[in-house]
This record gives sequence, C-alpha cells and structure tokens, in this order.
Amino acid sequence: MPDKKCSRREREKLRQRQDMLSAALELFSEKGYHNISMHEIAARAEFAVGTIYKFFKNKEDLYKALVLEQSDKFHDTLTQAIEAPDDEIEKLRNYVRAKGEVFRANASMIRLYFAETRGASFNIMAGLDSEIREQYDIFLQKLAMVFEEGIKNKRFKKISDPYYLAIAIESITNAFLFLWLQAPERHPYPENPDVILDILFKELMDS
Amino acid sequence: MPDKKCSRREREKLRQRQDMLSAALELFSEKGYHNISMHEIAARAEFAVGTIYKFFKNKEDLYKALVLEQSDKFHDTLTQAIEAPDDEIEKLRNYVRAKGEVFRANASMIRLYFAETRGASFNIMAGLDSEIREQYDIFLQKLAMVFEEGIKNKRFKKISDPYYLAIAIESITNAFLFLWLQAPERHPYPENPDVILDILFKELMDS
Amino acid sequence: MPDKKCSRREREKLRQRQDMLSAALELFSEKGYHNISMHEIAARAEFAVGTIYKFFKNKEDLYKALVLEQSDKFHDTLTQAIEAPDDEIEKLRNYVRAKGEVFRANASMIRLYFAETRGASFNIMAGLDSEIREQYDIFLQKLAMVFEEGIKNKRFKKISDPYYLAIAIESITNAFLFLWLQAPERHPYPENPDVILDILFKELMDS
Amino acid sequence: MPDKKCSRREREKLRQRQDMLSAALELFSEKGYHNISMHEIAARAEFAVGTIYKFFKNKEDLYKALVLEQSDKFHDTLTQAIEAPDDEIEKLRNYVRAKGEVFRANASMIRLYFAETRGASFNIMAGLDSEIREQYDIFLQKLAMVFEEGIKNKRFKKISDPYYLAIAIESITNAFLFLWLQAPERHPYPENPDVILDILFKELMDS
DNA sequence: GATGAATGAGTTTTCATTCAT
DNA sequence: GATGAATGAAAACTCATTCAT
Repeated sequence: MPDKKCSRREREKLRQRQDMLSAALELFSEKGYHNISMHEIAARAEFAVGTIYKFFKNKEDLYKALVLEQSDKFHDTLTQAIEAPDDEIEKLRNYVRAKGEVFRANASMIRLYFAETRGASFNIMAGLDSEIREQYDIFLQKLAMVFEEGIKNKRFKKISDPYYLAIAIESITNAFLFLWLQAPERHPYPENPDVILDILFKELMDS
Repeated sequence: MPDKKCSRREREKLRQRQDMLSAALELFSEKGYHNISMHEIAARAEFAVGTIYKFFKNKEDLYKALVLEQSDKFHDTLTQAIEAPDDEIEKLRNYVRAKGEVFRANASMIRLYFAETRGASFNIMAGLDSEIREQYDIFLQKLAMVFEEGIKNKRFKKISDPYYLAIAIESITNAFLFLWLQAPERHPYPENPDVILDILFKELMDS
Repeated sequence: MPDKKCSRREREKLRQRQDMLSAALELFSEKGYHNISMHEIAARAEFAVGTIYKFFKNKEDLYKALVLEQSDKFHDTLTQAIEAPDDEIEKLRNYVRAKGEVFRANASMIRLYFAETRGASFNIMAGLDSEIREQYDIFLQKLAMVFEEGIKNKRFKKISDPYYLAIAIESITNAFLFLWLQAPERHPYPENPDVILDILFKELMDS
Repeated sequence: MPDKKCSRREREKLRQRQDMLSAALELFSEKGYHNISMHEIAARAEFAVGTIYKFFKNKEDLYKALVLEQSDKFHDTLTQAIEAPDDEIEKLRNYVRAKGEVFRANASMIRLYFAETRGASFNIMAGLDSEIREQYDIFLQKLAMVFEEGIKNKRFKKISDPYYLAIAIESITNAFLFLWLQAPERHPYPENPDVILDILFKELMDS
C-alpha cells in the first residue's frame, strides 16, 4: 500500500511534468524560447511558477528536457521504421512515411526540430547540441547502413557513399516537411513515399 | 575637391556601418540574436551605443539590415552561377561550386542563413521572413527552370517535378554545408561538384 | 476566517499601493515628474522597482493614479464644504476654510494641484487633463450656483456673472495658498475666511 | 571702423541668440522643457547644436535666459501700465488692458509664465525661481502702492490690506487669462477692463 | 568660429529566480 | 508541498554635452 501510494504519487508527478512540458512546447513553438516567460508557461500549464522550479532547475533546463523528450520520440519512431523486418527499399518507404506521420502529428515538434538541428548557432543553447547531435548521428549511421545493406544485397547500385545517401534522403524529406510547414496546402507532404524516393533513385541523366 | 571630401565622408560612414554589421554578424552567429546586447555589439565594433543608434533605428532594424545584406550577397552569387551561359549540367556544377565557395568564405553567414531559411518560427522576426522568403522563392523558381530546360533539351529524363528537383539539390547541398559547419575536417564540402550531383543523378536502383 | 485572511491580504496590498503613491507624491512634488526615476520612487517606498510595476503599468500610469487620487480627495472636500446645509455666505466661508485646511494638511498635494490645474501645457500628460479638468469644471459650476442662489435669495446683489465670481474666489484663494506655499511665515493663509471674502465683497470704490 | 565692425558682429550675435531663444520658446511652450531636446531647438533655430552651446552653458541656462527675458518683457509692460500719469482707477484699467494685450500677443509666453509662477515645484529649476520671484514681488509692491495711493486720495475706501488687493487683482486677471488660454472662444478676455474690476469693486453683499 | 558625429551616463521596463507563508 | 509576491540584474534606447575638423 505505501508502495502503491508512492507509485501513485510518482505517476501524478510525471503527469504534472508532462503538463508543464506540453505547455512549454506549445508556447515555445509558437513564439520562440526568448519570447516566452516562465510565468506564461506556468499560466498555460495551470501551475504556480514556483512549482515549475520544483521540476526544472531553470528555464534552460526545462527547455533541454523538452527538446530531448521530443527528439527521443522522433528518433525512436524513425529508428523503428528502418529496423522493421523488410527489404531495404521497403525500409526507406517506411522511413519516408513514418517521418511524414510523426511530423504531421505534431507540427510544434517540427518547429523545435528544425530550430535545433538546423538553427545552427541560433539553437539557443550550445550545450544542448551535443546530446541531440549524437543521437542524430547514430540515426544517420543506421540509415546509411540501410543503403549499405541494399547495395550488398544488390538492390541498389553502388554509386555514392552510403553515408552521403543517408544525408541526401534525410535532407530531401526535411525539405519537403519544411515546405509543408510553411504552406501545408500548397506543398503537401506526399502520401506516396515513392514521390520522394524517385527524386533520388530514378535515373535522371541520359548517359 | 569638395566632392572628393564629401565622398570621403560617405565612404567613412559606409565603413563604420560595415564595421557595425560585421560585429553584429559575428556576435549574432555565435550566440544568437537574443543573447547579444547592443552594448556588446557596440563594444565589439568599438563604438558607443549611441553611435549605433545613429545608423540603425533599433536592434531589430540592425538585425534586418544584416540579414538582408547577407541574404542579398548569397542569392546574387547563386543566381549568377545558374545564369552563366553554359549547358544545364554545367549550370548545376557552377551552382554547387559557388554555393560551397560563398559559404566557406563566410561561416557566420551560413549560420544566419540556416537560422533564417530553416529556423521556421524560431526566426526571431516574423516580418523579416517575407522579404527573405520571397527572394528565396524566386531563386528556387530559377533553379527549377534549369531542370525544366535540361529536360526540354533532352539532357535530363523527365522524372520528377522540376521544382522538387530544385528543392532536392538545394537541400542536399545545404545538408553537406551543415555537416561541414559542424565538423569541417570530418565532413569537407566536396571540391568536385559531381560528388553531390551523382547522388541525385546516377541511377541507384536496378529496376 | 479565510475571509478575514483574504481581506488582510487585500488591505496589505492597498497599504503597499499607498506607500508607493506617497513616495511618488513626495518626490514628484519636490522635483517634478521628469526629474524622478522609478528607481528613486522604489527606493523611497522601500520596494524593488519590479514591485512597483506589479501595481502600476508604467510611470505614467503611476502618475495618473496619483494625481487622480489627490484630485478626488481635494474636490470631495471642497464640494462637501459648499453643499453643507447653510446659507450662501456660510457656504463660502466653509469653502475658504476647508480649502485652507486641505491644502495645509498636504503641501505636496498643492504643488501637484497647481501643476495640474495651472501648469497649462506644462502639465506633463495631455490625456490626464481632460479628467481633472472636467472634475474642476463641475466644481466651478457648483460654486457658481452658490453665488446664483445667494443672488436669488437676496443675500448678494446681482453684479457680475456668477461663474466669474466663482472664478474670482477660486483664484484669490489659490493666490493666498500659493503665497503661503512660498513663504508660510510671511504669508499665512488667513484663519478668518472673511479676510478673503471681504476683498471681494466689501465695497471698495466710493461711487 | 573696427568699432563698427565689432558692433556689427555684436548685433549679429544678438540676433542669433534671439533666434535660438525664439525657437526654444516655441518648442518649450508647445511640449514642455523635458520633451524638447537640444537637437530639436537647434534644428528649429537652424543652427548646429554646438553653436547653441557657444551661447548658453547648457540646457538649463538656455531655459533660464528664456524665462528671464520673457519675464522682463512682461513686467516692464505691466509696470509701465501702472506708472502712467493717470489716477488710480485709470491705472488699474491700464493694467488690466495691458495684461490682456501682452498675453494675447504671445500665448507661448503665458504658458511659460504660468508654468513658472504657478507651477510651483513643477517649475523645472528651483534656482530660477528666486530671480523671477523677486521681480514679481517688486511688481506686486508697486501694484499695492496703487491701491494705497487710491485710498489716500480717497478714491477707494480702506477695507483690505492693499497688498492683498494687489494679489486679488493679479489672481483674477490670471484666472481670466488662464480660462482664455484653455478655450479662447468660450472664455474671451474682456475688452472692457471694468468687467474684471467690477468683480472686485462693486459692492456685492447687501449689508 | 561653426559644425555635427560621437559619446556614455542614465532612464524605463522586463522577467528569471527565490523564499516566506 | 505548492504558491506567487518580491526581487534586482540586465536590456533597449535617449539625449545633453563635447571636441576634432
């Protein structure tokens, strides 16, 4: 019973933490880190400012937790997509589809994602980078491996460095997502993953 | 002679303005817009704060001027590259090379570039976007035209929408530049543009 | 009991607000609006600057609140004086006495009063004027009415426009108060209201 | 000849000084001392800021010079009015008329006048007061003397202290001028001085 | 002698953070 | 344990004043 009560407490705590992070995500992605005050986050999450400081050391800490959490969710989904027991072409299709889905499901997240992985120096906190970047690098390695396997299995011709191919497909999907973010109607993210894959894989030049 | 003296003054003014913009560029790209104070910019540029306010209405105005100036330089170079009187393949090679050169020449600028074109909602000032985005759109159209012409001239097979191809090559080069920015040694931007073009243009899949 | 506690809080708040307004009144009336900084007010009131901004939107808002509060107190007292159930002569005596008392009770207030009702264009905030002026106009009307009634009741001879008489008595009392403000010893405000009233009401010229 | 040239210089200097004071008067009376910058005055007077500092030690000094000059003009006119070789009643009529004229002729001046003589603590610079006040006191003595003489010459009945009568007539005329300043149409300053004098001098009460 | 560019102290205001209740 | 009032450091911006040309 004390255990149960304790776990109940713990669960309650976690729920509160989530509420704070959700409020922060909404607000940060709407207006940016510097334009949102701790009071605004507290108000949106329906807590007192002091309570937020019980969960997070300071504003930066809250932000880090938020970005890491989102980044985790994101990379987990994509890693699963390329680790499904399919052939390499299907893995890439899964990846393109899954990426579209996660992003579509949470536009706020993309904004944070782009801010963090692309914003370069503008990524508010230098310290944050390393953790996220490492995670991202690991994912890129795995994606490169898909290409490598595909070449080994004679599904793809060996042309470029698999790592570069991984970067290429990452950046093209990102570009599509970025366009979609700007103008969802004008630039829908393709339902059919081959629309994106064809850009990379169909021979373009005659020779 | 009075004319000369006057132009001297003018040149001096412009030089000071440049010094201010340079200081701001360095600092903003190192730490971000919100983490740099006008006093810091003034100190770095070796002026008094008041002097900066003689040249720029306020911090935002300074920032806008900076980003626009950099963005202009950048887009001019790339536009020239794809408008050189060469065949379409050569135009793309020019573009890849030129992009590498401008970026290499000014790393601070890339940081701003990424922040502005990719930072999505995190791009500090909404108003700024429209001007930059428009410029960027125009460039994308021109790049798409290169692909369209290439297809018409039977240099490329018609496979994807030329606009998507433009986005693809833009995003791949950006990805390489971003990698280079993070770790110049580990990820050099290819001297030979074909390394990048091949990713797009060499047939990858067998079928 | 919780109610009591709550009202205690409220009272504490009001007390703080009053402390701030008092500090501001002292300082403004000593040195003028523009020569007093928010930090000075905060220091005098023994609060942090930030705390003042919890009570007043900005410096102007604090000033408006201050002037309105003082102006209210002032006009209420005078209005009461002329609305007492006495004959018209007694009403004027009440008015002269009451004016002396309120002003004597708070010299800082006079300074603000003169600054606001007489300072003409020098009255710092144009917007403020209208509210105060309106209040003042209403009072002048009431004062004029006392003369009108006095004439109707055959207590005064009809000689001048009652409104002008109101202005006259207002300005003479003000003049005495102003003199007293400058040199309280040399120019005491008369204890006996007739000293002032006689100036207006005793025949001066022979004819 | 050098004398002439020098006097020419001197005259030129004085003219410049006047231009500066005029510009300052206009601007100060429009917006108030603290809301006008030295650059604005310089621009209006068509001089460089530095030039103004050749004539006036600082902003305060310029202001003092301005107020003193205006005050001089004002008191000279009024002193002349009451020193004209007329009987006492006519002197007072002259005074009321002259006051209306000088004020009407230069509304900016009134604003400054009220700000200085009535604004009490709000009169920007404490130091200024003494000089102006002295001048004002001298004038009040002279005005009191008119009443005294009038009583001695049996033109007025001895009722109140002549000094108080001087204050009374001063404050009533001021009140009329203040009203006129606020709403020139609604409250014209009487063409006929007796309208004002009657308020003071016609018996009001029956007894 | 006039100029006006440059200065930097000083002002208003915000907001992350603390701590008494 | 939660609260939110109080804090004060730090930011953007202004403007009286100086001084090299």
